[in-house]
Amino acid sequence: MKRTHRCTELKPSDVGREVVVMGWVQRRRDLGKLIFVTLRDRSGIIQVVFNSETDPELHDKASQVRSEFVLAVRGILARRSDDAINKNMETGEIEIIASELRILNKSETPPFHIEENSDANEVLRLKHRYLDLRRPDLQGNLMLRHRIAKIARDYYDENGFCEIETPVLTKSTPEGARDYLVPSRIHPGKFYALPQSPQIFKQLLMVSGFDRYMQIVKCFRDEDLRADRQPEFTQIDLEMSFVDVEDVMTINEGFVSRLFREALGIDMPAPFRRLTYAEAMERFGSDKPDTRFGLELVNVSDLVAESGFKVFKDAVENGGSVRAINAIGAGSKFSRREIDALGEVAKTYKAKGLAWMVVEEDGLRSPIAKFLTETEIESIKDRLDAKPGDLLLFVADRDEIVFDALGHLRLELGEKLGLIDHDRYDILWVTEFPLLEYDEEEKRWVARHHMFTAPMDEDIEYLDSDPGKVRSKAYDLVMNGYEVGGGSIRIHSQELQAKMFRVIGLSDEQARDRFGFMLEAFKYGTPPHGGMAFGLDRLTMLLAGTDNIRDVIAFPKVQAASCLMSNAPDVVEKKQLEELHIKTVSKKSEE
RNA sequence: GGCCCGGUAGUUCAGUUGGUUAGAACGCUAGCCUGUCACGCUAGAGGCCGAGGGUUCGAGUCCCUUCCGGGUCGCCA
Repeated sequence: MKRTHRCTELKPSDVGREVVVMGWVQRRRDLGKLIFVTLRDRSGIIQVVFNSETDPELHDKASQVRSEFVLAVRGILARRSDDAINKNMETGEIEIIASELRILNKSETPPFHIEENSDANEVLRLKHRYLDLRRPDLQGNLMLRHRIAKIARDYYDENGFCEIETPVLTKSTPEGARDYLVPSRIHPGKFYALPQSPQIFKQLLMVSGFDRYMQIVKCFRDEDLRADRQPEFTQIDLEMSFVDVEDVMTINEGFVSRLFREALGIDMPAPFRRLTYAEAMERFGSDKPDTRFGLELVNVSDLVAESGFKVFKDAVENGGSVRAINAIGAGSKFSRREIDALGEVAKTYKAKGLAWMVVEEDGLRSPIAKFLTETEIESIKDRLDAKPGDLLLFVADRDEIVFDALGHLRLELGEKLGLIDHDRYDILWVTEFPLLEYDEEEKRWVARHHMFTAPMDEDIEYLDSDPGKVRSKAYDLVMNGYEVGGGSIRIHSQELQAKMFRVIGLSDEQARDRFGFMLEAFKYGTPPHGGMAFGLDRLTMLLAGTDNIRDVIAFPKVQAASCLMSNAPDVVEKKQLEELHIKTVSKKSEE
């Protein structure tokens, strides 16, 4: 038997034809002399009918069929009688009257029912991921992922990009995330690193003159997992020569627009909105703001600088700030307990406390009201446009903490107050990131993006005198509060690169040791270049409308970075370790 | 590494103040059933209550440890 159609490729217009379908038994409904089987393949399901009156032998065989058996069915496609039409089914107007049945394989009863929106425990589903992947929602996600990758390849190809593979066994680089290491058998005591991204290689391809490079590539970072983060993930990676910031953003806006049109049928006109990093922090307290709703941060430092409330006054005096959010209408909605819970959220982000005011018709309910003058209160209400029923939330501290606490509080409030339209996509660029940030632990400046990112021309002069003030030619693409991509224009001058290494405290010797090959390459005519990379997993996650990255990865890892299906990582044979010149140290003997 | 949450039939869950034999629904097995589509009806099987220790006359329930998993902070150029 040869398959003629996928289940839902059959249409009412095919009625009367002899067809062959193959797939898994979704459900069997045995009415005695009449058996209905819904057969499932990756396209969907269709009903097959076995009638004991027309073919007792066939009916007998069908009665042996159970859930998830693999069947091949030949039959005539028939229109159902009007009263037997199932409007909830894509193929609900038709069914296959079976004339031949082959049980291609039996199946044990699966540990969980294969259905859309499964309520089975995720651990169980991950253990049997191959069964989980039979479910239509995960199949849909992976097929969407395929479409996104296909559109990326088509789009960049049409725009002159060339896909080139870069090594997976490469050299460990300092800075950034922790590397996954691979021991070398041939070089005792030496290790390869899996790439955190193909950064250096793609820049070298620019030196080679490839002009426009792209690659859909696995990257690895040995850091803790999150709902939107896996240790191995896929980037749509690209690099271009002879471009500035605008060129890179424009070409990639074209990709994202096309992606939305072709994958989701959504119009997403370019150019996208742009916010500088400074503005994003000021207004949303985040460098990846969710701009689907308001509740913007408001600076009230000047209003309370001389206040009798010491917490506010001190924060401003010490160079910090006092900022607030007007949670519109929340004053009359939230209980004292809920407001206190918001305080706990703020504390997670190192805020010492959360001051609040509930605006009422005839005044104010607030633990801090007694420390403030009438004028101060009025000016605050005025600036926050506060109306009766509103809840005003204040954090006073160093800017960094104020932004972090209020930024996260804003997200919490947006969700709690139902202000987020989950069917909407909001996209923007965040630009002009700080080039460097100070690492308190290491007591030195470190690159915020990476050490090949170019500073903005007008800020180069501050590299020595005031490194924190230097902005970079870096940009992030932000969608619904997620960073889905980012990149930068790179440094292409040896002198500037050397200066950058100096600023982050990398000696000439260290630089030569770690990037010697790159510095050497840059001596031979490096074109100005820049690029970016999209997180394919996150992009797919957002387009699929889920907030769990495991839903868009065929075989994902759990929080402890293990695979519940294969049980990786696992111990290996002693012989393997010996060949690799590796001795393991147990935790006990370490102590 | 810190904090919070979860773990009871195959699955999803309930389980009182610590008290007899741990329940329900779905699924599974068998029988009946010719238009079902979450088919229906009848009967049945199915439990290391994550693991270990403790308190107690008695622990699914209380305490401690531990394992597994989720979220989050740190971390993630």
